[in-house]
Amino acid sequence: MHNQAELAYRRLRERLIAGRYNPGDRLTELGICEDLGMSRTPVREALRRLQSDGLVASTGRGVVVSSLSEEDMRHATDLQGALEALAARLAATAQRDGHLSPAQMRQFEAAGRHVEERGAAGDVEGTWKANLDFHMMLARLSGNPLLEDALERIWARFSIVSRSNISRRTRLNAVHHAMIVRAISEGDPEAAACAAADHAREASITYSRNLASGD
Amino acid sequence: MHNQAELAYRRLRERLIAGRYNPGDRLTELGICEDLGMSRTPVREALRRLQSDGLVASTGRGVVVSSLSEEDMRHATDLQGALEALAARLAATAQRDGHLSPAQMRQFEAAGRHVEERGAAGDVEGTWKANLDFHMMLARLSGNPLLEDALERIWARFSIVSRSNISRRTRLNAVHHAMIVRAISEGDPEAAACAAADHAREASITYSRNLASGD
DNA sequence: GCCATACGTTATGTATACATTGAGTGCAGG
DNA sequence: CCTGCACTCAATGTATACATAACGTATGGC
Repeated sequence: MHNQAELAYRRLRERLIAGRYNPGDRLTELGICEDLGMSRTPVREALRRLQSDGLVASTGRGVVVSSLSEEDMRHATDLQGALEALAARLAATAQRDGHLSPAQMRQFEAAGRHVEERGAAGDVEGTWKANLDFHMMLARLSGNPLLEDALERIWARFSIVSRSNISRRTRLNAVHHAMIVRAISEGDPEAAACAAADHAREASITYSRNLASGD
Repeated sequence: MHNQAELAYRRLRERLIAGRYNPGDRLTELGICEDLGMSRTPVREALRRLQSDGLVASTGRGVVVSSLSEEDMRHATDLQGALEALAARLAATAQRDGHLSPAQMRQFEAAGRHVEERGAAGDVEGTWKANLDFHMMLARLSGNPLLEDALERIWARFSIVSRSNISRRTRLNAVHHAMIVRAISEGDPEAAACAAADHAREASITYSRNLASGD
């Protein structure tokens, strides 16, 4: 589809995920219309979809970029943990049963290495993107479109909040990612699920600790 | 909110969940406009939200009520299993830590009994509604709004497909529901998660067996 | 000097007109 | 009788005009 409404949705979503807007920023329909050069109808549609995604929130008068409280973050990471454990389990099962192509596994391994590499280079933005890629690829490998969609939603929400905590987690991520990759490539569903759950749990703990130590 | 768009969304969603439309039925904007007595703008908005919920699907020209293939159903139940296991775990943890009111637990127990009772009475429609209530209450008890939302979406999707398989599961449901209720009321997170996961797994197996035996 | 109220501005909610695209149909030719 | 093409019609995509509600502001009374 290449209609205006779809275009507006994609562009706004991309901007939000890229962190171009900050949580709490107010978005007005007319402002966006002017910005994107289209009328209110498709813009409204895009905003409603973003609202349904939880990326923006209604305020009675217009929408604002969603901000996640510490509690929201905990809820999101709880959900993420369960979803990624399932994704890892399904991916490992698929690998075990020979339903994953070698090319897919290679790409996944490469994604894991890429996160590590960007982290080592001290590239915060690149690390975040690579991390996102890694987790999206995991979601994809699960072979479950609903699960993939749910994980995309969660990660989109993560993306609009501060990324400052990412850099400190690099070393930990590398170990966890490697464990997930290994368990999946070996076709071990239980180990994969555990590794994914551990990863999410650790990330959640590290996040709250970083918050406590003053953002 | 009591605007037209919200009203249209709620009414259409209710109809879909009540099974008033059948999977594959075509919905036209103008038809709904006439039906609900409003203009296309709020109707369009409602349809887009339903599309985002996965209850209707775009066909290039208009939307149709979503139909779930056997594979879709498997994906949905996989996801449901993981989500309900988490919900049960969180609910049991909350109960263990004294964050659940006695009134909530009583309501939840009553919901479980109500499913059993409707099932014993041979009331297929009532059993389905009671079952939905039970699972929605479980989602609520988790205390995680994101999780609750995700489960609402899943169950809404279940609701638009045939319910003929529900009646045969009554006895099994009763046992599983009782196990979930008990584990939560005792504040045992692991047992609750296992019971919920088992329930989903069993339901999924029963469903495919019913399909195989000719709907 | 401060608070309350009334007004103007602005943004959203809704309706409708116009443009566009795709599907169904009927007719003609083979 | 079947097939292919063109045409009609209907439904969606988009723009815009109008209605309405909320926010900020200014003014007047206390």
